Amino acid sequence: MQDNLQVNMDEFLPLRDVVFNTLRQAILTGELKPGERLMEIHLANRLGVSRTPIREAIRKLELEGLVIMIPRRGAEVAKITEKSLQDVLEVRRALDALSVELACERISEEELIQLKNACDEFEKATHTKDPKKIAKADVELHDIIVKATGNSRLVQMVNNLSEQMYRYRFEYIKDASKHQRLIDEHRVIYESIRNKDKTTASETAKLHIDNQETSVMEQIHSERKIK
Amino acid sequence: MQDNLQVNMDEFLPLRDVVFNTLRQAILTGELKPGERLMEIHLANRLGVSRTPIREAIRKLELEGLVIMIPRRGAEVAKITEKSLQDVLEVRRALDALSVELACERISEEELIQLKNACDEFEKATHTKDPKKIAKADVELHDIIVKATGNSRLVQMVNNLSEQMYRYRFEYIKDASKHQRLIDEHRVIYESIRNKDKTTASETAKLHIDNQETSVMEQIHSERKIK
DNA sequence: AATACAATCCGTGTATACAAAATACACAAA
DNA sequence: TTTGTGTATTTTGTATACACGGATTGTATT
Repeated sequence: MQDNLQVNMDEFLPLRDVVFNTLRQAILTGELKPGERLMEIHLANRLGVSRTPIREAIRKLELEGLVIMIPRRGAEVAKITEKSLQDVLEVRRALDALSVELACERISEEELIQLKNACDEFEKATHTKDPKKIAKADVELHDIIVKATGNSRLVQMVNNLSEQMYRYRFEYIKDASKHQRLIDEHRVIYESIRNKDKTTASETAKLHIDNQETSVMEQIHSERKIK
Repeated sequence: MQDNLQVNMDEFLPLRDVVFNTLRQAILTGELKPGERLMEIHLANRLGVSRTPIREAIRKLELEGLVIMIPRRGAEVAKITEKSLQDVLEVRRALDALSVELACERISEEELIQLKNACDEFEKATHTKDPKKIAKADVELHDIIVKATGNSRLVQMVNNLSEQMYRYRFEYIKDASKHQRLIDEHRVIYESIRNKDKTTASETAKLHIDNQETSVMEQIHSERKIK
């Protein structure tokens, strides 16, 4: 772990939440690596707080599945296995399909316009070749869809599942050869939501995840070879 | 809150986990009522521990959605609204459908026998008219199905969603007039999983949840009238 | 009687202290 | 060299102390 781990004091939140967000971000971006131990005093010193907020943040990360607790030994960053990624994607597939179906029923005119814009913005973002911008545009687009379901529980669960994929999705989105396909799929999803065509919408959403799965799995296998 | 809230010292777990389980149980059974404040010192005295394990347990309950935090005021038991129940059931419906579909593909011979037994046990339990036994048999049956998917993430998420319904499901299952229908639906689900008939399995699973939804909503409305 | 204001109390947020367990290490014996 | 044991150190688990903010109550003034 490098020393660029730093609390963001801009936000006016209890320290435990600041620590929680900081650690989560560090885990999701890979700054804290799977298997790495999270030692309370070290983290406390590094972040300039006491152990209490650290411990409370770890309790939340534990429930979120990002760290695992070993009794009397403390916390370590959860190891991501191929199986666990497949499990996540399998659930995500079902929930994304549900999201677009519900969106067909419930999306407002305004949200539909937002979605159209988000599709355009995503296409523009791919032209910049800046992975951060592309990822951001992609997140925003999918956010509009789940939010359009009006189901806050669904929003929460889909977000949590996406998080688990963060690192891999980032690599995925860098691959320019896949961009056109993503753009097209986004368009199909937009069109079918507009036409209230649940079947096409959900099939395309599933396809969208399947592509991601294939790509992520390829990536993991190539990573393994490098090691 | 009465004083029958008590830590279970049988288990050899960190106090925070004991407290977490105790509080969760108390919330799910309605012993701690929605809107009730969770004051750390009171809970600490009542459970005979210090504030630290209480606070850590609350952090987990917070992430699980069972309590909500009000800044500088502390935690209170989350209020369950009709909307939030519908949201939960909407997601649960999709995940139960996914579960039976995956079970069609992946269930082992042994699990299939267990499932058959669970159906029989459920029917027997309804004859006892003991709601606790019926609820237990029902949980076991559905547990076999999700476990048969081999997707641990799915197991975790379905369990979490079921929890939110605990109180209402319990009332639902007491209603003897609904028993035959439940027995039949369980049988259809079992049969269709055995025959690898995904369509029937998933349709029945969805129906199963729809019935539950109708019943729970009736219950909430009648509760409201009583008040 | 109503409102404004101050003193007080209560509870959370954070830090620290203490106890117990686990780990690491050194040194001795086979 | 390997194995075993005892001690020191590290780290977690739990309790407590302290400070700050918000709420409440009581009092004075209008």
